[in-house]
Amino acid sequence: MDIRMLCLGLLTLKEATGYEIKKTFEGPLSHFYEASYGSIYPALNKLTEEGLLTCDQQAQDKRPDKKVYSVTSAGKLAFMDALQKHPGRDRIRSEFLAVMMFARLLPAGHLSRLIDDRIDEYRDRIAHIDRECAGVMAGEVETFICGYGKAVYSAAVQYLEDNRHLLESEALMGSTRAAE
Amino acid sequence: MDIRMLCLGLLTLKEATGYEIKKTFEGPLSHFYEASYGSIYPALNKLTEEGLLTCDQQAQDKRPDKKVYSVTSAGKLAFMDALQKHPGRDRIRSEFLAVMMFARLLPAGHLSRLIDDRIDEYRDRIAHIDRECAGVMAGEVETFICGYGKAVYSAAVQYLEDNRHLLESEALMGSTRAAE
DNA sequence: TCTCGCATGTAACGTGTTACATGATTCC
DNA sequence: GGAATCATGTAACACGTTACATGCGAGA
Repeated sequence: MDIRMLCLGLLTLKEATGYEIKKTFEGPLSHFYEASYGSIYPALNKLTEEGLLTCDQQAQDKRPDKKVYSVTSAGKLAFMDALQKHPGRDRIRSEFLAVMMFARLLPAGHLSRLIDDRIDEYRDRIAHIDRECAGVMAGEVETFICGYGKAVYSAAVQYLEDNRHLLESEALMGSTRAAE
Repeated sequence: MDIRMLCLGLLTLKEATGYEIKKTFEGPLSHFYEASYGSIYPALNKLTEEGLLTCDQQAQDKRPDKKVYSVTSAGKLAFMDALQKHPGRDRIRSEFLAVMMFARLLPAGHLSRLIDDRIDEYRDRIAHIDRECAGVMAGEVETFICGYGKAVYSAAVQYLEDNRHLLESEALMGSTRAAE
């Protein structure tokens, strides 16, 4: 499921412009998938070329034409096909945890700040999810997705609070000279 | 913190060969970072060119020479520098959740199987982490990392079990015809 | 005035994966 | 006999990001 297919899927739920699709990627979806214009627009063009989308081009004053994409029946089939495949494994890259592996090389104050910051970030995300999902009168699926994010972030915050001492006890005490 | 820098960091903790570094990426680290030979070996070569690593080439019978890399003092400095930067945000791409967005397009049986599989996968990972961290007589940092993984996976399993009905109630009932 | 939202797109670049190439040894 | 471990590497490819290009209207 690359961005191209996800765009196709989103359009299966509701016709939209590239701009709107980008907005969708900034909603609850943003917590487990990212996409930029640089990948969305080319994807839409390619899907259209392939006959999986049609494009209704609406002229506008003083603005680029709005291009509303809809899925063709070939597109629906193609997407249903893609859905049948077993989803690939999650890809996670956490720079935070990568840095934590080197806790013993960091000055204690710096380490603590990093952990504080990370906890704050997760709290912000949780608050953000609350706003998103409360505001939209979300359906079951959206509720599920948002809840998933909250559950995982909450667990992370809890864990960090309960176990940060494991790292902080290892951090570099005293002088700031880290490399011997 | 790209793979190149992570290799440098790992070598800061302990000299190693490319092969051994790959093994490290298959340990607890694997739950939040991935790397293949195709990125590790070129990274090591480049770091060596740049004078951040030295390479002790040990001839072996009937096998490619073993190349044991160590960090130079320039390398240590460069890595400490990199550690000072605020770590970038986590990148997550969950195909599973992406597919779940389209729960209503999936036959109920298929959806349930996907969720079952996912729960099993997470359980396996938790068991795997237990083995890894129990076996190695891990230090504080390793304990922390493993615990983090367990905490997050456990939360995910719990959430899936408690809330799968939200999706399953939306899934396609009756006929298997998904695209209208 | 200045930023934000609307609206589209491209080109260069970075980063990493996959598959391939090679090959002995050891364990089952 | 076949798989796994040890051990290195490359080349082609896929995929996506970043920065740039354009430009008006509305609201603060």
